[in-house]
Amino acid sequence: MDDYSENLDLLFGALSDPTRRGILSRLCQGPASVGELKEPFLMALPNLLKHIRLLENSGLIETQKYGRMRICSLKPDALIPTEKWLEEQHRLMEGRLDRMEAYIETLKTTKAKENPDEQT
Amino acid sequence: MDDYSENLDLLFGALSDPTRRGILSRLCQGPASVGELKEPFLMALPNLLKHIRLLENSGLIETQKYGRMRICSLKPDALIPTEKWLEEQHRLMEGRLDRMEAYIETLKTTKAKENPDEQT
DNA sequence: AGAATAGTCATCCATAAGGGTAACAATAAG
DNA sequence: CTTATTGTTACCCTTATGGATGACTATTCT
Repeated sequence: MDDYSENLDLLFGALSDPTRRGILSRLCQGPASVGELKEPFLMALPNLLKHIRLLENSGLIETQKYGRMRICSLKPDALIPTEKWLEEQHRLMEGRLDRMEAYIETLKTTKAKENPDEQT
Repeated sequence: MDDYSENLDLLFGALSDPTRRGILSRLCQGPASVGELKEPFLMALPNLLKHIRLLENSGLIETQKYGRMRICSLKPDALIPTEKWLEEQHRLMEGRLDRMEAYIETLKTTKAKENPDEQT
C-alpha cells in the first residue's frame, strides 16, 4: 500500500486543475474526442491537448486514434491510489485530534527538561 | 456541493508533493513544530517552511507561534472537499463504463450521417 | 550580556504550469 | 485534386514549484 507513492504526485497534480477535473467529469459520461472535450472551455486546442497529455501521463485517462480524431476515455481504477491515501489519513487521524491541547500544554510546561538527549 | 471548486485546486495541489503528504501524515500523530516536521527530510529549513506555508494556504493545516517555535496542526475537515469530489466522480461513472466500446463502434459506423446538426 | 536555538526573509536557479499564436500534418469530404 | 476538419508541433510568455544559500530576527538558556 505504499507502491503508489510516486504516482500520487502525478495523480493529485492532475486533479489540481479545474480544466482537467472538468475533462474527467465529462469523460464519466463516456469517451469523447479532443474537440468535444474542448467545447466547454475557452482556451485554444493546443492548450487543451496539453491537459489531455498530462491526464494521460498521470494514468487517469487513455487515448486512442480513430481516423483523424483522438478518442479519450477514463481509466476508472486510476483514482484508487488517491482514495487509499485519503483513507489512510483518516485511519491515522483516528482519535488523535484531541491530543492537541495536551501536547501544547506539554510543550509549555515541561519544555526540554526531561529530554536532554533530544538535539537537532 | 460545488462551493469547493476553487479550493480543490489548492487542496489537490497541496497533496501533489511527497514532502507535503509526509508532513500531513506526521501531523496525524499530533501537532509538531517546524523543526520536528523537518527531521525526516533532507532539505533545508527554509524550503520546508515554504511547504508548510503552502499547506497552510490550502487550508489543510494551521499554525501558531508558541515562544520561538511554530506549532503546526491538522485541520481535520479540510480534506472533505477532495473526498466529495472523488465520490461525485464515482457517482457519475456509475454503470457508464460499459458504453465505451459501443460508443467507439458508433463513431466508426454511423459517423456524421445521422447528425447533420452537429457542428464545431 | 552573550551564546545557542528556532524560525524567517531575501535571493537565486532550474524546471514545470498554464496560457497564447502560427504553422504543419493527416485524414475525410467534395 | 482541393478543401475542410481535427489534431499536433513548435515557440513564446508569465507565473509557480521545489530546491539551495546567506543573512537576519526573535526567543531562550547560561
